[in-house]
Amino acid sequence: MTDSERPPSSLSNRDIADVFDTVADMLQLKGEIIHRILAYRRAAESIRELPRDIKTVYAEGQLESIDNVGGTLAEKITELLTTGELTFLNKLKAELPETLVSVLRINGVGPKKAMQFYKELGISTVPELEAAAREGRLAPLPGMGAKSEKKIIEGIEALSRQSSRVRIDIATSTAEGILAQLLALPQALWGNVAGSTRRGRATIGDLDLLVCSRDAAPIMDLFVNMPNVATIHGHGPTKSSVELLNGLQCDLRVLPPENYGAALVYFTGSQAHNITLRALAQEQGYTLNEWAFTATDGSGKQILCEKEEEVYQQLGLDWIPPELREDRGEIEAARAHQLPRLIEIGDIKSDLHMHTEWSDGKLTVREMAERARLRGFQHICITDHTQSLGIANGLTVERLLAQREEIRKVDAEMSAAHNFRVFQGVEMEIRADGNLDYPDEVLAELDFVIASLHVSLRQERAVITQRLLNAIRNPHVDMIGHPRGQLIPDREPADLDMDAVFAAAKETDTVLEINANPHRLDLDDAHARRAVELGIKLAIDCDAHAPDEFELLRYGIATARRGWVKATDVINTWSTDEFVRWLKR
DNA sequence: GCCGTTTTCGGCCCGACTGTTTTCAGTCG
Repeated sequence: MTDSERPPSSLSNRDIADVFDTVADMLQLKGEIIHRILAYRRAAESIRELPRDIKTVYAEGQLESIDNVGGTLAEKITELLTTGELTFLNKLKAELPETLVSVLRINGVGPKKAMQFYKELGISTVPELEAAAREGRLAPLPGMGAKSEKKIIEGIEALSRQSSRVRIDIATSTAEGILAQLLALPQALWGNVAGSTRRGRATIGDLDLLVCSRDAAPIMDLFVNMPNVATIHGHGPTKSSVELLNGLQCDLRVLPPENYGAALVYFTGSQAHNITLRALAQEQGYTLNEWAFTATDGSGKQILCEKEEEVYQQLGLDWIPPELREDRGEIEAARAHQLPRLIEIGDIKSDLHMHTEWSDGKLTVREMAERARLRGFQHICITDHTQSLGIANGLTVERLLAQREEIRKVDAEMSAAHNFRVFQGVEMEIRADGNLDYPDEVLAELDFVIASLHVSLRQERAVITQRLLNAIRNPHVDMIGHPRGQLIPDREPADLDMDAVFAAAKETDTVLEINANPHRLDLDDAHARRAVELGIKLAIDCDAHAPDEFELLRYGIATARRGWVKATDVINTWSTDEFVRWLKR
């Protein structure tokens, strides 16, 4: 094969982002100035979260329209996409072993120490470093000592049992549980879960907790002595840090009321959001840190903020909901008083996707409906799996008709007694061969039809995209369930041409789901935002299979809010009358 | 290496904690 015949690289957004992160690691080892390193990291982050395939952006000649990508990095992306290689990275690898970047993953080892171990002892892998530490060869090095050596061994041990990022539901329940313990102390005035958990990200790297108090010591002491603490990384008067038994790192800050607002902004992040806020403060003659605004004119004048709102107000901004704090335009919108009125959990009046014991759910139709009513919903769609999904006991047409009788009966009773409606839908399989699981005449008799991909999710892009487009274009299909098929944290989304999916959904008025189950959160925030920009309708559903799973709605709402979704974009905010009118369109 | 309501050059966050120091460097978030 000649160069000109070589197929275009199949690198994904994530692959490109990973290359840039590796470049950043290598540059850091070399002692490059931090800002050049951060440029690579910021570009990697932007590419990783880009809601479009970078190959499409490249084909359109729009690489430089990606945030934090300028001329130089656009050229490097072009080289990666056309050749699959990056000369610059190859050059770096010739200077330093690439394996050295793995040493940076160890807590307590940064670029300076990694290079010291490499130069003095020839260490370039984690196992080599572990051996050296256990043999006591690190302690005699300048700036090292017995404690540092021990810390490195512990860091390596922690590395092996550390899961990467955890799902938001695990992070949320862990963080809220710890916070409740701390707030039970009489010294604690109030507190917050901060960090990416507060911003509602789908996965969380570590937990950040803030507690307001004038007497930190007893709170810190309780924190580091909790029974679920595996290791204490730090224990100071304002900051403590522990590793929990489940592998999560958890940081606690304790602050007095007058500093709390600035601290909550600071520790909620994101880092990119904070950097932009600090730049705004600079323009006004102040520095902003986790304690306060401080005048830069040398007067030492400080502005203290007990509440977050005061921090934003001082900067001339409307208060920004945590879910938007990613430096994706929210600061400009807040300055112009044009932040969207984001959807709230109280806006949701229905759930359109749930399973009963007719397929793989745990409850009967009536039990599900009763729980939904008590949860405060006004109507629901029962949407069991269809026949080809045998593993989930999918409904044959015959069983579908039997189920209809039961649903109609429950609907009639609950409609009369509580003005609560129960509709019959299905979550229909989009089969591997692209065909739908029921014929049109069966679909026509259903109130609401979801079509979903569950099988053969690794088909190549053209094939799997066409499967989804077939479903979207069927006139009886109302909604696509969990469109991209990702499972957090284990399964990557299917390789779908989302531009084509969005175009078809828009054209056919097909709803796309934000599945609120924390394993899915699909559409994700970035795709939800793009869908809304394109005028596509969304639904937020719990996909409940068991009791209490309507409680998962909070995670779907968080994802939607991160995607700048308003109540008017989401069909679950409609009254039953509006929903019925739309079904008859 | 990116970016621009003062800028196409000169910024780009900085404070807490630890361990090895004897006044500070490295790491982290």
